[in-house]
Amino acid sequence: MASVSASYLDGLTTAQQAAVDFFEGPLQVLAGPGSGKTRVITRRIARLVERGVDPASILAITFTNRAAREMQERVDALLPGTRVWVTTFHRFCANVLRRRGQYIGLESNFVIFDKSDQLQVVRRVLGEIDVDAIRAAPAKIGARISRIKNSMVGPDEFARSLDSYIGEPFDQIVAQVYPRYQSTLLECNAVDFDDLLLHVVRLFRENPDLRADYDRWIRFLLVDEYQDTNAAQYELVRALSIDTPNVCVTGDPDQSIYAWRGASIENILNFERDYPNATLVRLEHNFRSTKLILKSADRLISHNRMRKAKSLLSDGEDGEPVRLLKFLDATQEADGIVNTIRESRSRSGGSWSDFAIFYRVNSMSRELERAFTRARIPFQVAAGLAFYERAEIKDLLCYLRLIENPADQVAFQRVVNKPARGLGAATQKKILDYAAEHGLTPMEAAKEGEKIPGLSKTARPKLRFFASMMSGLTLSAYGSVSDLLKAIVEKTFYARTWAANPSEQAIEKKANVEELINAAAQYDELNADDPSVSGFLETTALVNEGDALEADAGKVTLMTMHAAKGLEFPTAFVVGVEHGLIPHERSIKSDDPKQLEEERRLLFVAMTRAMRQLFLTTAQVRAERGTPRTTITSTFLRETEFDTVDPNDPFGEPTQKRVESAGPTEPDHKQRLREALAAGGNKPLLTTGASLLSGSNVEAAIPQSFAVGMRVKHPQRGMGTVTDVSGFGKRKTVKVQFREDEPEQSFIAARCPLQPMGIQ
DNA sequence: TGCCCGGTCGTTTTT
DNA sequence: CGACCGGGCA
Repeated sequence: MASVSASYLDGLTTAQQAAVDFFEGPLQVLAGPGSGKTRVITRRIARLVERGVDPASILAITFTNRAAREMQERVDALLPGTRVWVTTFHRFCANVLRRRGQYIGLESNFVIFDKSDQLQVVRRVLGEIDVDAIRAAPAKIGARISRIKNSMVGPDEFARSLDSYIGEPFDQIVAQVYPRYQSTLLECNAVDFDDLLLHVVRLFRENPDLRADYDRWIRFLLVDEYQDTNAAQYELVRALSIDTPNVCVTGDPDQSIYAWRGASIENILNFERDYPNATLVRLEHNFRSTKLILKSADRLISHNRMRKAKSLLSDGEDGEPVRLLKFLDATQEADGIVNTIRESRSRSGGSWSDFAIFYRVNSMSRELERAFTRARIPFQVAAGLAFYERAEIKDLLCYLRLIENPADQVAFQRVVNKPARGLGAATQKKILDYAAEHGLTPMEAAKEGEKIPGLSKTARPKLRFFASMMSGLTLSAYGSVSDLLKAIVEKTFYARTWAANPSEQAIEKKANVEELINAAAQYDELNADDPSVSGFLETTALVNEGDALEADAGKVTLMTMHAAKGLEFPTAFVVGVEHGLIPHERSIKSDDPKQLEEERRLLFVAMTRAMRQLFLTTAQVRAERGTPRTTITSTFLRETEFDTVDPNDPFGEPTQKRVESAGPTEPDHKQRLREALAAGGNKPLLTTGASLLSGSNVEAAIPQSFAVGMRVKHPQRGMGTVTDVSGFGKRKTVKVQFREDEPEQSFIAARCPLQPMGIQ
């Protein structure tokens, strides 16, 4: 045994070995950035199995799909063929609810509502209750409800908490909306993201036997990123580790950046209080960054007061100093970054995917995107409208939802008149009212169309047609989700309008629909043993656009500082290190030291993504909602260590050694600054993305470049030939012929799995 | 029913 | 500046 087990401890530090080899009882692993945390967790799992623990009794929970997938892959590599359950909090909860949701009034085919569905429900509820005159933004109410739910406060409790003081008018509205929002979801046999967690917590609270079953079943629980758990996740972890308290949490308080979303850093700080006999292991050895990068990051984070002291050690070389690049405005900043990347690549080789750029707010990506497009450097942005939120995709998913779960009012309303079939708002209201009155689902009501009072003569047959069409669309009739989807598109004449006039948009939509069918086919293949519509819907509801980011796509990666957590890049840029951006204005205004510390942690997270080279940038003028403003450098810059260098010679000698400049000094500099401000600010070379993209020779800049006649490979369809390329930028579309006897298929160039195989 | 215009609003968002 | 919503109109 000992000789075999040694393999899982090979090449690890003493601390890592301690965590891997620890057997039963609560274990807390404080893992600094780049300290090999995933490696430790996966090896720990392997070691447990090696000790004879049944793999089926081990559950590893992460926050993101990306983390789960990575962990799963690495466990598979260590233990080929073993079935350890690696999943996300939300998927785990969805699984529990599918089995046991009846206890709290959910059928096993419940659907998961996303933000836009949530918004629809809030809107509806606002319409029902007579909120006089006060205009409350539905999105804000939804966000507030989510926050309240994250802190595990129910509708009654929230209303009661308001009684104790004269609540703000906004919260008074929320108190009215919240209970109706919840009951509407239940009526729809639906849950939102927060419910997934809350319902399970409630389930375990109210059914101690059920909780105990799961607790016993999950003999070893491993929780990743514990510092980001919210109240519900915290209670869930506790509930699963009472009878068998073999719980291993890993995390880093210094990387807690989601408090604003309800995560409480106290969970990790209080672990030893919650589990008094807990063992603590600190992973302080950093394998990622050079000494100088670590030193700068460490100096920054040491300014946080509320903190468990932790060191960052590195055996690595000193490396290059952190460099500050100061630009006049955002356009020059973006171009300067592009040039720096170019130069760095030509100096030391490497791929475009070695570079990443982090910014505080999404809106800052635009200027960078333009610069990269101008420079024809391939890049990817981790943001944007998620695929599954696009109108045409959402429509088809709502058809699936309604087929699977006829109680889904939101899906019914979205789909009943799409494409337009003469069942407008007035008719819909009559149907839904009738349904509510008779305790029917919207689909049942639609089938009883004849009995609905007040329905117009013209609407009746149309409703009858809709109902009968829908009853023919079932999974059993078509066998697979992808075939069912194809049938929906056909039977509903969904694509009719686009087939008529193949506009740019129509082609894009068509390609998106085909992409969705591809995704369904993939699901069918993976779940051939037990395909279900709810299964497919769950995968679509719980994925994220960021999951599609390719790790090694030969593209520069652009993302928010939040999205950067967990990743690493040889060279990283942190853009706009300015007062008001990082720390963000809202955090400054809040005057809450906790929020300021979270901002500091955010910058810490961003900085520690860099392996070999870290650049910070500022612009002296930055347009804020159109109006250019002179910026002030971030207070955080004074808390760290860097060289200020000439942005035109980023690898040259520092102009000021490790001292933050008080501002522009030379008259020449001042003059240029004044000009930049006077010129209506930093008017970009090209005003809009659209005008840029309509430029004649931009096409080649598109990351995925295809040409007519090119041979391409599709993971499912195999080899094909490009027959047409149209559109620009994100909308660029390619048509591919796979087989001569089949119609060509359209794809969105930027997100299709087509691999160019050369021109023939 | 669907389009267009004008007013409003504005961090981050693992799921 | 730019995205989005609601109202008004064809």
